[in-house]
Amino acid sequence: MRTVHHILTDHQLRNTSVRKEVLQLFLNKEIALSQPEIEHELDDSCDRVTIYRTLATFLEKGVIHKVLDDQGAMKYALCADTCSAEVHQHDHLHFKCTHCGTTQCIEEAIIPPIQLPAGFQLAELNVLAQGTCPDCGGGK
Amino acid sequence: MRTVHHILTDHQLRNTSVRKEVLQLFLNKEIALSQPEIEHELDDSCDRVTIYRTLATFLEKGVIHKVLDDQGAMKYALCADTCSAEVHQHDHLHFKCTHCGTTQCIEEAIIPPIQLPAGFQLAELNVLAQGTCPDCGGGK
DNA sequence: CTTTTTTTGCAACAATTTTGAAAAAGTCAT
DNA sequence: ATGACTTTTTCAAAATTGTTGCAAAAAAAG
Ligand SMILES: [Zn+2]
Ligand SMILES: [Zn+2]
Ligand SMILES: [Zn+2]
Ligand SMILES: [Zn+2]
Repeated sequence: MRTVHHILTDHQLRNTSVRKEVLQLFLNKEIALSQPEIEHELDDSCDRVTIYRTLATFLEKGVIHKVLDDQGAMKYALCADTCSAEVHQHDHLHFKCTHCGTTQCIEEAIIPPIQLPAGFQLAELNVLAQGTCPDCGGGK
Repeated sequence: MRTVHHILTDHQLRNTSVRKEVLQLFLNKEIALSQPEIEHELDDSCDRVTIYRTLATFLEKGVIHKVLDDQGAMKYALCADTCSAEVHQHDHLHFKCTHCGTTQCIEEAIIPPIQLPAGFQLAELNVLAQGTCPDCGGGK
């Protein structure tokens, strides 16, 4: 089982209370979170600036990855344990429920290779799928 | 040929100078633009707030569509002439060049159907491809 | 426990986006 | 063309969001 302490030390990060809180939040929620959401969830127990810096550090060290959002507010989600500062590989898609508003990583969905016109060199692909999730009646 | 006047009246919009300027910009550039870019291109000839509201109106009426960006700054691009306030169909992908920073709609690329896990109902798909464009040596 | 290094919180700042309301401009029927 | 009517633009102000420098606090190392 992945404990916050374990994850932090694995990524050469100090075990501070803010980092443990933020990381625990990602582990509990299992969804993508934006900075304002994190700030709200932690009930203003720590400074806004600290959250910005924590997210920046986590991004850099491969603890979390960016999740695009259609409302412009960048979200973040936990990386797989294979991610590090050097290797940051993500080939999964993100699903945002238009009903409940939550976004989650879908590791199961396979993104087929996309054929680009001549001259375009593909380096990275970001897919945001939107619709209704199982909890919101997608399966009714 | 699509003139700005034509496009505006087709979407039940008044032909005002700001709307014509912004629309002409999209027609000329043929790339996705963010609000700050538009403001800069128009050389502060009109108020910042007006651009925000113009973009909101264009979005609503199906003149432009959102283009996701990895830096969080939302961009916008012209819709096909088939888009309206009611129907807003987009199945193309967006390509952002990591070298020159421009983003463009790639109508030619076909996005294969993606298989989602049970319970997920797909309504819309947003694909942001990143790499180098032909102009920046993608074809060297 | 002491030293060293890193992180946090605060304050101030800058930039971005939103809102309200009056002035200006566009539309339409004389 | 003119005036009534509606929509759009502008300006001022607020709210939100993101950044930077630095001193205090906390974590790791010895
Ligand atoms: Zn990662
Ligand atoms: Zn993800
Ligand atoms: Zn459209
Ligand atoms: Zn597009």
